Amino acid sequence: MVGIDDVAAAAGVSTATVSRAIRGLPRVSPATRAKILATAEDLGYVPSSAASRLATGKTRTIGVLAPYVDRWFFGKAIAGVDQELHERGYNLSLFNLGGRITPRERLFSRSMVHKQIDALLLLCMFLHPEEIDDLHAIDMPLVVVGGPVRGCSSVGIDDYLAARSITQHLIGLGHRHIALLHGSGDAELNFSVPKIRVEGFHDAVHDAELELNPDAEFFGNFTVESGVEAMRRFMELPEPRPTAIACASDEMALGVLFEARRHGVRVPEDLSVVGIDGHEMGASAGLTTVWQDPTSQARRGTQMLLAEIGGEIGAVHSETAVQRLIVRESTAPPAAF
Amino acid sequence: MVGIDDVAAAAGVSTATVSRAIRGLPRVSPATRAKILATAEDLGYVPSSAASRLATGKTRTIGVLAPYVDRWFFGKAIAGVDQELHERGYNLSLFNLGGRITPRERLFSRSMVHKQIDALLLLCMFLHPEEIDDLHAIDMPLVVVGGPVRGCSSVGIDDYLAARSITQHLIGLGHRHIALLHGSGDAELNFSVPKIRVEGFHDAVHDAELELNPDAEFFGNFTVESGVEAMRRFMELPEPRPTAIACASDEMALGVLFEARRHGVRVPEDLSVVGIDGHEMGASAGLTTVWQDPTSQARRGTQMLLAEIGGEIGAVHSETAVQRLIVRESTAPPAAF
DNA sequence: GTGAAAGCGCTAACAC
DNA sequence: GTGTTAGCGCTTTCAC
Repeated sequence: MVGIDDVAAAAGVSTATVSRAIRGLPRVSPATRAKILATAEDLGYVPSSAASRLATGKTRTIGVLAPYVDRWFFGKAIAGVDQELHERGYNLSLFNLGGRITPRERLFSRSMVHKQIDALLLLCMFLHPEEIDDLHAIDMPLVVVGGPVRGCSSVGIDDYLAARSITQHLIGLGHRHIALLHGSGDAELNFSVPKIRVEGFHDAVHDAELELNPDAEFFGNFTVESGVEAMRRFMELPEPRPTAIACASDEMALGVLFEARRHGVRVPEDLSVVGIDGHEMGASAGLTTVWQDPTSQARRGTQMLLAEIGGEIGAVHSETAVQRLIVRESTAPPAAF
Repeated sequence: MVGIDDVAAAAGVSTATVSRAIRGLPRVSPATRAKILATAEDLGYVPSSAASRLATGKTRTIGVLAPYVDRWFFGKAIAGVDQELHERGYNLSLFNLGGRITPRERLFSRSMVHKQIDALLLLCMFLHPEEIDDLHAIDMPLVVVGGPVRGCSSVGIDDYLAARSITQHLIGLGHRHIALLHGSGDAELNFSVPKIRVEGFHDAVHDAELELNPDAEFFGNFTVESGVEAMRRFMELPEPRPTAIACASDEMALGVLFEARRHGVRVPEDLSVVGIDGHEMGASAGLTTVWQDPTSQARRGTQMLLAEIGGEIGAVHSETAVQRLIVRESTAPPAAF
C-alpha cells in the first residue's frame, strides 16, 4: 500500500510538502506541486482517510439520522444531502432507525454518532424527550430537516399553513362537510408534524364556521395502506357522507384514491381528495396537493452544516421552505353545489 | 476529550487492558472488565474510531453505491443494508449517483470509495465497461444487489423469469394482443435488468406463438411518469388495441393505471395491466405483479460481505432471490374472450 | 518554499 | 490476566 512517504521519496521531497501539495495548501512552488501530483498519480497514491482523520480530528463525514429511508420524504431528503456532500468531497454516513422507536438506547451520545461525524442532520422524526436532551448535549453542528424539534434549528415547510391551505381550497370549492385523514399524533413522541397539520385542518374548518364531524376524522400513519384503510372506514359512515377528504400526506391520499375506485366512488365528482407533499405518484394520479421539495430542504440544511463546520458560526439557523398549492383533478365543487 | 489512557489511569490499569475490555476481547478478568466498563461509562469515554481505524486498518464501514436513493428498489435495499449493518456495529457510507451517469470519473479507484470502507455493495445500475474494470480492480469484497454485473457476484431475482411469468399470466388469461412497456435498454450502459426483462417478455409471447406488434412496444425509464406517457401513446394506437399491457416495473404500471383512468379505460375490463416489483402502491392499487423483496436481498448481500470481511473466504457468491406472482384486480380475461 | 519531528489515540505483539 | 511499547499514516508546528 503506497503511503505518503513513498510519494515523498519518489518525488524527492518531504512528506510535509507532499501533504501540502496534495491538499492544495499554499506554500508549495508550482513546480514542486506539479511533480508531486504527477508522482502521486502514477504511484496510485490515495491518502488514508483514517490517518488524516486522526491527525486533524475532522472526519469530513456528515451523519444523517432518518426514521425511514424507504419513504418519499426521506429518500428525497437523503438524495439532497448526498448531492451537497459529494460535491464537496464529504461523506454521508447513514443511520436509519427503520421505524424502530423503542430500543434506541441513547442514540446520540453513543459511539454510533459520536466521533464518527463532524455534524448531524436529523430527518424529521419522533424523538423521546431524553433523546432531544442527548441531542443538545452533543457538541456538534446539528440541523433538522422536515419538522421542528424543540430547541433545534430546522428547515422545513410551514406545516400548519400547508394543512390550512388545502382545507381552505376545499372550502373555497364549496365543500361544507369535510373528512380528515391525519397522521397519528402519538403524544408520547415529539413528532410534531402530524399534530401541527391537524391544527391547520381544524383551524381552517372552524374559521369557516363549519362543523367537524368527529366520526369523519381518521388517523393513519402516512402510508398508502393507511389511506386505503381510512377510506374503508369512510365508506362505513352513514350517508350523506362528507364530500371531501383532506389527507395529511399524498401517500395516504393515494390510498384513499385507490380504495375509492374500488367502491365505485368517483373522484372528484363524488368525493374531492387532497394531500400534502408533492409526491410524483400524486402528480401522475392527478392529486391536488401542497407541494414541497425535501431535496432542496435537505440541501439547504447540509449547506448550513458545512458552513458551520467551516467556521462560519451561526450558519445553522431555522428556515422556512417553499410550498405551493397545486390544484389538479382530484378536487372539484361538491355535486350538490 | 477523554481518551483511552484517562480511562486506564482512572481504572488503575494499562491502556491495553482497557482496549481489550472495551472491545470484549478475552484475557480480561471479569472483575477488571467490569471496573473498566464502569469507569469508561462515567468518564463518558467513546473510542476514537479514527484512531482504531488507523491502528487496525479496518473501517467497520460498508459502502453502498446507488444510482438513486429515492426510488422504490433502492430505498428498500438501503434499508436492508442498514439493518444488517447497525445490528453489528458497522457503519453505512452512502454514495448516491443521483442518476448521474456521465462525470463519474473513475469512481471506484478514487478516494471516494478507496480506503474508506471495508467492502462495497453495489445497487443494480448502469456501469460503463471501464467502470466494471475499475470495480474488479479494487481489492475489496464486493457484491451487487438487484441485477447481474459481468464478473461480479450478485443477489437478485431472476428477471427473465419475472417478465416471462407475468406475460404468461396474461396469455393464460386469454390475451392474444399484448402491449409491452419496458425499461430502456441503453446499449452503451450495462444496465442489464431492462434488457433481461425484455427478453422474458418476448420469449413468453413467442412461445405462445403470438405476434408482437412493434407499435405496441413502449419504452420507459421505470418511473410513474414514463408509465403515464406510455399509456398516452398507447391510446394513440388504432383500434382494436391490445387487451393487456405488461410493464417492467410497478411504478410504470401505476402510471399506466392512472392514465387509463383519465381516458376512461377500465382496468381490467378494457385493459389488463401487470407490473414487476411488489411496490406497496401497487398492492393498494390492486396491481397484479411479480413480487420481490429488495430489503432481504440487500440483507443477504450485506451478510455475505460481512462474512467475507470476517475471513470466511468465498462467502460472497451469487444467489437468486425469491419472487412470486401476485394476482390482483388489474388482470382479467379480455372482454371478447 | 521546504524539511524534521512530534504527535493524533488507538491496537497488537510480546514480555511478564 | 496484564503491562510495555512500537507502530498505524497522516498533519502540523517550528526551524531553516
